[in-house]
Amino acid sequence: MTSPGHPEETTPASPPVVPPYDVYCEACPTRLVLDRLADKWVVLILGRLALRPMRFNQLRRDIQGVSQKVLSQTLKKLERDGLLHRRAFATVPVTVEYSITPLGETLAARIAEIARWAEQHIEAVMEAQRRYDAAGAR
Amino acid sequence: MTSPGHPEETTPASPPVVPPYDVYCEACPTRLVLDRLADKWVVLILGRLALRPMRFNQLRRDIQGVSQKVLSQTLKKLERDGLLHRRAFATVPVTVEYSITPLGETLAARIAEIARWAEQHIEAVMEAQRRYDAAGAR
DNA sequence: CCGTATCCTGTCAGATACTG
DNA sequence: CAGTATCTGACAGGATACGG
Repeated sequence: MTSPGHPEETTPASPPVVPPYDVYCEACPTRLVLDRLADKWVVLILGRLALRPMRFNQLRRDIQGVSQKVLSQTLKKLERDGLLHRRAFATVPVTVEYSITPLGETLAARIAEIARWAEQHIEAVMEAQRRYDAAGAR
Repeated sequence: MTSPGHPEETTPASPPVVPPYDVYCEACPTRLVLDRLADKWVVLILGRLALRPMRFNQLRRDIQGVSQKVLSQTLKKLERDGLLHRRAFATVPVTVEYSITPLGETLAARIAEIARWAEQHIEAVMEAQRRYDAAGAR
């Protein structure tokens, strides 16, 4: 081939190893979970229920912008995955309480790590965006 | 109703507290990053480039199922965010190499944590799904 | 109060063809 | 090889209304 002789001045002292993860088959476990997290409401709901159990309309009010339909769908998916628990009480107007499961808590903890990363590095990201946009504008 | 005394036979030594994260305004840093991760291709590309630098069509072949257009769009977004680096060599057929940046590596490490969670807990999730589906089918 | 059903709209990914 | 441009269809999700 051409052997362009590219120098490697980048990556000075960054953590050298990022554990490889296998997500390249459509049906592998990792892929399934990542696809679930691709739903932003999932992240919001898990984060909320990680703090305390909540009722349906309470969640709805709390998470601004989610529609009844989507909230319902998402809660059902998460219940199916065993990440949260649904309890219905046969009160006069029916009362439903959603709570996070131990399994869901362990995932929420990982998500919180991502959130922390975001807070720590958002400035670097926005700085990069500014530079990119400035370079593209000329 | 209260104090259900739910047994915790799962999660033997999981961290009891999930740090709250703030993603409930549309424009806050965390939300922006999570929205970016909501793109499944982002996760696949970062995971791939975390292993080694790659060329465009190399990535395309490696990540089965991604279209030229979407790969191009996604790479551009990630470059804009400063998560990966693009180098073009003026060879006869132009050669472009994408590599992960130190910043991108730190994020890829967090993503790998999620992937590891998926591998560890996929059985519990699938078991929960089976139970849910069985209960719903009758 | 807690959802489901229906309609309707915008978004976005795939296919295809073309350029440097 | 490394993209860009355009068209099109599928599908997610909002609004609304209704049922348990």
